[in-house]
Amino acid sequence: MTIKDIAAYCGVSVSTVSRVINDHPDVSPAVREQVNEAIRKLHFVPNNSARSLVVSRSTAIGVVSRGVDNPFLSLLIRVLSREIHDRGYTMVLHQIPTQADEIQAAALLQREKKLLGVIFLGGRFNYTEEELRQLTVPFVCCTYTNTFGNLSSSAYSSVSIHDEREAEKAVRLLVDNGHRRIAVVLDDPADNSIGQLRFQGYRRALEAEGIDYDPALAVVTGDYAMSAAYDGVCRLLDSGADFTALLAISDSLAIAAIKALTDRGRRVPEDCSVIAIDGLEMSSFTVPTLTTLCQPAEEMAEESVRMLTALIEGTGVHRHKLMETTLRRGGSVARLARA
Amino acid sequence: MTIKDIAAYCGVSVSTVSRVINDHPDVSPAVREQVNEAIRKLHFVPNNSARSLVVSRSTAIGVVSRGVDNPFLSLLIRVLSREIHDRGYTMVLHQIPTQADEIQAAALLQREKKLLGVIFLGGRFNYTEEELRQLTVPFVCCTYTNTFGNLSSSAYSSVSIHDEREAEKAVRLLVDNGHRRIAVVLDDPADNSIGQLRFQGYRRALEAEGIDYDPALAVVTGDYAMSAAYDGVCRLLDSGADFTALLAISDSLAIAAIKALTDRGRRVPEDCSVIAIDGLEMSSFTVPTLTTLCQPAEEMAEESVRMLTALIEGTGVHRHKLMETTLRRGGSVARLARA
DNA sequence: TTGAAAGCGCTAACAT
DNA sequence: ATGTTAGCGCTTTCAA
Repeated sequence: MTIKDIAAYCGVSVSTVSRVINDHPDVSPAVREQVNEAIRKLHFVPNNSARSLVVSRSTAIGVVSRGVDNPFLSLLIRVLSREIHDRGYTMVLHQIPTQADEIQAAALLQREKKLLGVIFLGGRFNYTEEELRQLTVPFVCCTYTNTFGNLSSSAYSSVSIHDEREAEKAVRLLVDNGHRRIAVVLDDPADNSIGQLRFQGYRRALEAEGIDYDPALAVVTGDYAMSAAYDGVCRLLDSGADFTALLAISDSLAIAAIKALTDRGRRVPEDCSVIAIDGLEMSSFTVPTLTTLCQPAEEMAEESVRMLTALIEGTGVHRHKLMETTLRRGGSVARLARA
Repeated sequence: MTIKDIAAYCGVSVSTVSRVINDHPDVSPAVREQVNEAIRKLHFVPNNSARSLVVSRSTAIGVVSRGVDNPFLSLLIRVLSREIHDRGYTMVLHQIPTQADEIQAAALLQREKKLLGVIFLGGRFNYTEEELRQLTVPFVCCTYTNTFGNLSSSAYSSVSIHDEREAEKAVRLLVDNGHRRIAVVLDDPADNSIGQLRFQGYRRALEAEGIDYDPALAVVTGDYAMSAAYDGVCRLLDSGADFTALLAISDSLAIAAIKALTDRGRRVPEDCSVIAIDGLEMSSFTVPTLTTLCQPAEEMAEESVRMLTALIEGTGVHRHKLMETTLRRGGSVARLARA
């Protein structure tokens, strides 16, 4: 079943059929209808390979996701998948471990799959122009931006929240509730990525409030594995550390932290308040409901695809969209009882 | 940079280059080496579209996932993605709502993307040969099997647990702990899918234990949305229903149920025991830890890909693999206090 | 062992 | 408004 069959069936030429398929003008309404009818009836589906061969471009958009153990990314991928598909493109998903280099992975993928563009999900913030030379298609960083690198902002797009400011906001909320001894759970304070920024926000907030930073109150997990967060918080408690509140840089880490606190006999929020950043569906079903700054995940994914397709289709330029979080007031933060 | 350039560069014909690329014999070692050398030096990457056009077969394996709101599927997708890629294939992921028809979606995808095969993630159990005629590539059902349909078992593959038996096992565990009034939370007792089977298991277990089935104790959520489960369990409690234990057919539903119970002032497990089936990482961090029958998700995904690629490569036949769950003893099930 | 040439299904000039 | 035709890059007979 090819374009030829349709043409023969309708008694028209292949070009006419091609025109109909590609929504080109210059086809009489009658013929157009007839061809569409035939396509439907004969269940014709154009051969993408042949089309790509001619126009020498595929229909593939790469999604390179780094850090597989963060459930926040699952939601993003789901939305990306839908959006990409709805716009007539194909998603090529590539998941890589936190240690791997996403640029290299993307460059490889680009050539293998003839990508039109790529969306990065979680990555380093310190790209240099140098290393990006391998990547010759437009890309957008989803959930982060190139804070530490030397990239010209017109060289790439990004959709993110202001991680540092949001973390600051979270800490301030704890301080506003009377807390001064605030622990933090994060993957890595120098990951050149989200962890680092949120950690900076944590420190800035402390500083602004005149609270000394205590390294003993920082739980570093290495990645976003919940078990590491659980173990880390348990150790923190066992060490006898003194704190009345805790910021986790992601919901999943917070859930693990709450579990650790509870298992060690601390009540949340009576003995320890917990706040996080992300806004997973799951975290509204913890006991108590997690108080968290929700990222607009769906919109972020949608916006990323919108930006990238505009870039691909030549109807857009590189932009940097900063999104706002919304506070979900759960039950995990309480005013510090007067000592 | 095409095969032609390489040919010209080496002073050979395109066919020779093609032979080298495809590891065909009948090329002198000298020429072969020379061509390979050129390919490396000129960074030649064959055009997949052109190749697919000729051999009219892609490298794509479709993954059709139905029921986007079940986090259990996210893990499976992650593993599938890795396995498919590692075997040199490309994953084409297609997520569809619970209401959509996966066979139709797969058939469309097959033609659009020239799929070599498809893996279904969650689907109906009642396919008929009739409707499968549209799908002309091998497929494997991952996490379920065709219990209710009329499919010959040699017409498709499956990797699943024995849902009915596992649900029975879960209920029996509750009964063994003295429970007789056992509620159930499920998507739909007649979904022709996992929900239905696990519900059957629930009822069989009751029957075997001489417990009357009480329809008032069944919370039907419609899908795997946690909010629906939460609301459902709240309504159940508000109705004054009398039960001391609860089976949720998935971990995510169980987490929502625990939340509802807690919010309504019931302690888990003291006032109500909760058990589920799935084994999400997340559910080992609930308070209390969820007691659940863990599916071997990774192995199931790996096995599915292994089966499908064997089928594609003509080195395997359709098989049906039944996996075992393992009980994770959490803290959500307790012996019923003597009344 | 190698080369020449015929397509694979489609798009996009160019003709009409 | 519609048709004719030359490729896109590759594989694969068939001949040499």
